Amino acid sequence: MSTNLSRSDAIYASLRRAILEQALKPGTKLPEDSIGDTFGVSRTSARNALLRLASDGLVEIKPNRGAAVAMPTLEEAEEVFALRRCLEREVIERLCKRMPRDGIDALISHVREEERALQASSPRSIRLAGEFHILLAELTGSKLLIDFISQVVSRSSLILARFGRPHSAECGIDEHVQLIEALKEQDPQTACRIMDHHLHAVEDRAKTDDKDDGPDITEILNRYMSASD
Amino acid sequence: MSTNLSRSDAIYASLRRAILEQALKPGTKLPEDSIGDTFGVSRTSARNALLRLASDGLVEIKPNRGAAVAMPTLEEAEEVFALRRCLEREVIERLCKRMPRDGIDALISHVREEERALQASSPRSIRLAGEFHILLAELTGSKLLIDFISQVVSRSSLILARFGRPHSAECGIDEHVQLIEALKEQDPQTACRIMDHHLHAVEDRAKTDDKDDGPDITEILNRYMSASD
DNA sequence: TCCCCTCGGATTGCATGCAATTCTGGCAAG
DNA sequence: CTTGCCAGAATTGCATGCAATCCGAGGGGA
Repeated sequence: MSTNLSRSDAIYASLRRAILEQALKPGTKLPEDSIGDTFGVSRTSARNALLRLASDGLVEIKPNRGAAVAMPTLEEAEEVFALRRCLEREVIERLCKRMPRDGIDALISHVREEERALQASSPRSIRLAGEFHILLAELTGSKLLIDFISQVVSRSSLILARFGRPHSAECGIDEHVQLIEALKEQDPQTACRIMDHHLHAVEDRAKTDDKDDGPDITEILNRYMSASD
Repeated sequence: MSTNLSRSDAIYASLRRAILEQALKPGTKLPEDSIGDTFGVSRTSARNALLRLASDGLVEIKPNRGAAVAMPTLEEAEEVFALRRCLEREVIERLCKRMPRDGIDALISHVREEERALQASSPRSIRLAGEFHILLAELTGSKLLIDFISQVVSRSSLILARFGRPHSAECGIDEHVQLIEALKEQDPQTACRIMDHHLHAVEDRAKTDDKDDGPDITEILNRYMSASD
């Protein structure tokens, strides 16, 4: 029971976290060798992790040329946010119809954690901001919806990492709070409006300018080896 | 240039087609060895293909127990169709706003092919019925949307294979035609209505009866394992 | 100067071998 | 007849070796 994580699972989780917390920036190359070495496993395991990340859209694999953290284009960014609006609206509608028993509490406690991480200037805050939306999806109970939302949220993080301003962490915690209020009142109109506004804010932040890539991954990866949260 | 298909790509494509055409039925075991042998490659390639199919939701991989064609539950079926309605509505709205130049022609010619396959009683007709919806998504031009639609459509095929009647191939080609008409007229109301009807027809067909093979006790027992009531 | 071609380095694609894990059948005990 | 258990079979998880592929640098010819 304790070791339900195979090695490639561990690598997958670590890499994912590193990317979502923007420690690994878009464009960074991810050679199987380096990853295998830093994690103390063979290329095979690293490879599997990379394959899964690729199917999540977090890394791009070009045949015989290796893997790299995905660099979404502006067009793809548009697509992601458009679809994200569609999906998040669905989430809100469902939650206004039926919110699970301790749903509101869970949301509130998540926002508290966001605030703590933000005050501590922890990189976790970036990831937590995204996970708020994933938590919303989880409250609907639909595995598939969770899956899809996770994908668009992850890709959004990537987009912010590529195009956003450096400190885009303060991703509208206020708006998260307002959204919770509207959900509590079962007011889909308001909730959708807030969500749209929230997403537009994120999207706009993405359109500032383009910064370029960076260095050496082993140093970064060492910080993400432990599977802790 | 001609061979842009790596071996695992080829296996992936073949298995996918076999599953979507219901040649491989839900629950069928897919050992790496057999696949590798039948395709004349090693387990490694087969494994990669299976991993990708798993992330598409077409096969389920249990650690140390191997892969098998996924057996969606009725609950998952509900989730799939609910989300599918959401996504297909988005597709229709976009296509009513902006339909690419040769879009209508492409749709019509696809339906023609569906009819041909149906008359020939080819198993292709099953897959083509699904691919009609994927073609719709392609006309929106959004890669991500294509991706998501492909997933729900694939899973729908699987659901029909598991729960549907044997000859569920005649999946409303009429409705496909009507839908094309509504799209040509840029009438999202009608188009959505047809689509909803179409999907409900498919969904209902799924709920006829459960021609299951091995009723699974473990599934039930798992719910009673942890709670000590 | 510019272009093409070839060569070397780096990295993946794939095959295979071995250990770990899980399932299955049969046998003994209650 | 049912229950517990152990050995063998089947299958995966992972490591490693080798060949294929791609990119970039440098030399020769126009």
